[in-house]
Amino acid sequence: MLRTHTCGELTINDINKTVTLSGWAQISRNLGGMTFIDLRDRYGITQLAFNLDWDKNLCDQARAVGREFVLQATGEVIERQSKNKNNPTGDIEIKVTILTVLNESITPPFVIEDNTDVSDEIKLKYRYLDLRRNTVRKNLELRHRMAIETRNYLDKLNFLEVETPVLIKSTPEGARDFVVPSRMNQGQFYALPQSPQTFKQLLMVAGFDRYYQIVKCFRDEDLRADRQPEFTQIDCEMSFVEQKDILETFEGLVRHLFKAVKNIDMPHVPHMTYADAMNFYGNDKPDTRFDMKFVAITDIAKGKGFPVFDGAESVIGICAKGAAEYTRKQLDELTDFVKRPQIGATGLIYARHNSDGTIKSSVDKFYNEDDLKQWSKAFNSEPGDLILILAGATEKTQKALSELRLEMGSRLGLRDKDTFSALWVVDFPLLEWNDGDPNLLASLAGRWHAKHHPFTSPKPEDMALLKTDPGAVRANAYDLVINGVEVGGGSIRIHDKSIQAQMFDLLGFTNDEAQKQFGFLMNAFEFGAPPHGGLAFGFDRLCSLFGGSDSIRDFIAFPKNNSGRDMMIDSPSEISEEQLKELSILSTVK
RNA sequence: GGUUUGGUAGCUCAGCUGGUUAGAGCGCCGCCCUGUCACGGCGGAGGUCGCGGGUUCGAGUCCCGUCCAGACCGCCA
Repeated sequence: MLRTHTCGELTINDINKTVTLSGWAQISRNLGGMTFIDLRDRYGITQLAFNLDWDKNLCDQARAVGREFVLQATGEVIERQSKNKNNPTGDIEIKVTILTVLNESITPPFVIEDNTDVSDEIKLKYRYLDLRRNTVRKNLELRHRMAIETRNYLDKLNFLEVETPVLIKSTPEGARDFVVPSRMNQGQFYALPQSPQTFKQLLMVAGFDRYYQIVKCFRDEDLRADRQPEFTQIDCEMSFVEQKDILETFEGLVRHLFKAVKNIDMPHVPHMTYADAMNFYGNDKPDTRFDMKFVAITDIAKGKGFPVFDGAESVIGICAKGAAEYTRKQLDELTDFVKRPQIGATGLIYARHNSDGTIKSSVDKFYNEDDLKQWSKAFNSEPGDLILILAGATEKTQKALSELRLEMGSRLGLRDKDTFSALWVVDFPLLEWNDGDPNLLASLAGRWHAKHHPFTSPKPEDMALLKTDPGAVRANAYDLVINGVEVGGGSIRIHDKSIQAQMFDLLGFTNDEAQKQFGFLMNAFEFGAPPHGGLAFGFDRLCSLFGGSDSIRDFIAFPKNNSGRDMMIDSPSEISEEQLKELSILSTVK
């Protein structure tokens, strides 16, 4: 070993020991007669001390050390004359007797410090340097802890971790697939899994009963701060269970993680139907750290001569506690916010519930004091509150108001990163109608598609609606939402082949197509498939939530950028004509 | 595919209605300094203002195009 100790462990109790440390030179401070070098490794920082009075040659050697040089230092642990209370090793330093430069370093493009302020572009290009920083390393340590605790919890419950293949088969449902050409089967392609969905169901048919896997998944869709083309799921499946068994089991996992990793006692996770989530929050992943529920005043707002409300399908609003003092400028900002094309509202109506009890609205021309009192009653507003109202087509207005609610939550400081509020959203619709969206593959437009995936079981009581009103059928599907982030989701699967056939029919597959795409699963179901269901957690998101960050990139060692590029290794990249030829591929890109 | 913000020194940024030699902090290099820990002091080097075109006597600044990066919508669960 090139060291006897790490840079984080020596304290006042180690005085007089002769030790050898190895690490990187964080910084050196040359005071003339003496020179100090902060030696850094994964575990901490220990100060190396050099003094002209002790050894002039060693001092000269120390002065020549630059940032990020790799050093090995041997010496005696001594008590410092002036201690540093900010560092666990701040009471001691090493009186160096041998200094070896194990490797030099060119000047790094940015300083390796906790609070370094560098663009993502530079950080990602030199990710191996960024990873030397405490903050980034701690994120990956958190991720490691989460993975270990997940395995501990599931192992205790008899879950088996089983690996599933990465080279699989492309299917048209869901996200776009990444495809991999097959050299040995010319003109044919594998796909990378969007999730191990069908394999985990086959494991249930195989009788494995309780499966999990911490596994990479791949989706070729546009990215965001919280989306990567390759990401990690905690993927789980159970047999002989009902929905409530799955919710209880994995609520247990989440509570175990909060306790083991953050020492937080998470209360019982409440359930909310998808319909309630949409009605009260306009969002299928509501942030329940704060209340500010939607209130519909369509009935009392209409018929008073205000054309915007009279012509609207829905008039809904929120009551922002304590925001009555908002200035005209702030209200204008909110109006601009909701009018941005991404939000798409046409305007914002407000009513101030003043501290003297009077109510003043931006539409006083149409509504008298009694009308506004009625509003106040509906919103349960108190003096000092601000009522914000949007009107228009129901779905669009709910969506816009949801954004406004989150914005107000942020402005009022109600979205604290260290507060956690979890809920299960249940009873999702089974199907969604695809319009002829030009961004979609043309083959998928103008028909139903599965909101979750095609193997999700309808609620038994809604089965009859499958033929009459497919859009109204609810699924045995559920999402776990924490602080407005969808951290996981799943469903009870169809294990009956006739219902599965009915689903494929609804989704527009002919028998032949269904057989071609999913025949392996349907065949397996002929051999006695147990009732089963499961879910998957977005592991990166879960880590970022625990770590208090909005970006999952901070929790991935080597993430890709917005355009799916790895800035460090510069991929994707072109391949040679020879490789293309071997794969029978012709590129149309000039 | 769309909306939007940005691209000026190694890094983070300033640079007004177009006007002399493009600035600051940090970093880097040199000298001084014996208790620093964001050490301090003095001095210095470092720029194709993303790229291409246009307007103008004159463009970092205005216009058009293009490339790159970030956030968001669509998309994705």
